[in-house]
Amino acid sequence: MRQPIQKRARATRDRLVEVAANLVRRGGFEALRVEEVVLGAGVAKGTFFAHFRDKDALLDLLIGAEIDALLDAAAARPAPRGIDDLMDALMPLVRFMASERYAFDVILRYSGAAVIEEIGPIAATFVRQDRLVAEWVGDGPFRDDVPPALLSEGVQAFLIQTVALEFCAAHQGPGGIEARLRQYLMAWLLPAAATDRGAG
Amino acid sequence: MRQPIQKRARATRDRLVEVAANLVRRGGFEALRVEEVVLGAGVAKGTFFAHFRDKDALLDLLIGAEIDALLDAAAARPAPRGIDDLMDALMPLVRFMASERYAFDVILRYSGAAVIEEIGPIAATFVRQDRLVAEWVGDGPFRDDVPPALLSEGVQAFLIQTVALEFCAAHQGPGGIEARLRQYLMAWLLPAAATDRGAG
DNA sequence: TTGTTGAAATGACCGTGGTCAATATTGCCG
DNA sequence: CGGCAATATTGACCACGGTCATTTCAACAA
Repeated sequence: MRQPIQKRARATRDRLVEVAANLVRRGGFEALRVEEVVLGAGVAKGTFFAHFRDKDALLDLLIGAEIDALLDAAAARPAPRGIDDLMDALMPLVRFMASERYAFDVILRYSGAAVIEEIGPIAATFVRQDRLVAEWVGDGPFRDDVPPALLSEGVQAFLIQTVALEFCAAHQGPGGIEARLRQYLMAWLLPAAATDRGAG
Repeated sequence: MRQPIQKRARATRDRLVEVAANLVRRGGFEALRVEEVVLGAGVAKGTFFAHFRDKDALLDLLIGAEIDALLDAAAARPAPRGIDDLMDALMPLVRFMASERYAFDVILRYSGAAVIEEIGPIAATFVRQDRLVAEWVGDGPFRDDVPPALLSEGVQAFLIQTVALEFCAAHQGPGGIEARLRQYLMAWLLPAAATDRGAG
């Protein structure tokens, strides 16, 4: 099914999503089982796959919605006037991505779309975040020797790196996740100032 | 099983790995089936899981070995004297990581170890690469306003970003994978020179 | 009301990763 | 050799995501 056109189908789909969201709220993303979702929604297993290509498509939807809400909050802020502002704007995202290893894996898998036409919810949030940060760093007091678009892509790379290292045994340094991100952003966005303000 | 100590077990494990490597050579990582591996090795399915915690542990091993070979080649080179040298040293790694989407997913999942004691093969290669690059950028004609360890982590972040965007529908720009990596590395390692040498 | 058509839902079935109690093999001792 | 742990192997079985031919239902025309 491409798009549910009958009311019944729409209701079924909504019920599936709602049940799934509740299950995730209780047990996290990793513990989610299609079996439980269809049981809770009172439909057969096949119905689930008539509405979602696969289980990951549902996860994509749920996680994408979560990130989108965080981006709404970020977009409502004024453009950051420095690294600290930027950190405040980005940390909620980082914390969510770092909240569950399995969710982070899904995010990485779907952060890029496989096919041009079908950009999924998570991929869309990455595009949105990229644009938002590009706008910010174009305005703000950051380096201007490279285009904002490149700076923004770099910020995204460092967000991922920050979360990845949070899950990595070999890099459990002091200061934690926030200190690491700040370090990256300062070195990336304010190369000249890096020595002045310190690296930790 | 932690470590095979009988000759028979060692031989069985070797056979499993060899058969798997051959299957991967033929059909890539994604098409690998445990069933086929045990069939080819002439053992029962349970035996496989007596030697590897799960299928991913075998993939970790195979992919780790592949990356390690590439790192051997990289480590044999003299320290890079500029971005171009560094690119030449790193591109084989990038190309391998970009060679199969599924393999890249596995690499991301295992690039950090879950538990301190058990660093897997892929995670070990990431540590090794990190040290190698840190050594290089400490010597070379690169920025020195931040410690080499931080520069190296950033290089790793950009390697990942480069490959990730290669698989991403929204970012199929011109110039391709190599141009993108060069852009990142110049902006990261030579911030002052970025305007001089151009950004593409 | 009834017939017709396409969307929606069904559930038995499959593929494949992973488990585990039972069995076989190895190495070592006297 | 025969007995005995420790180790290695077995294969029936389970969990869970995903498929698809079949059935049910909604909407509309006559």
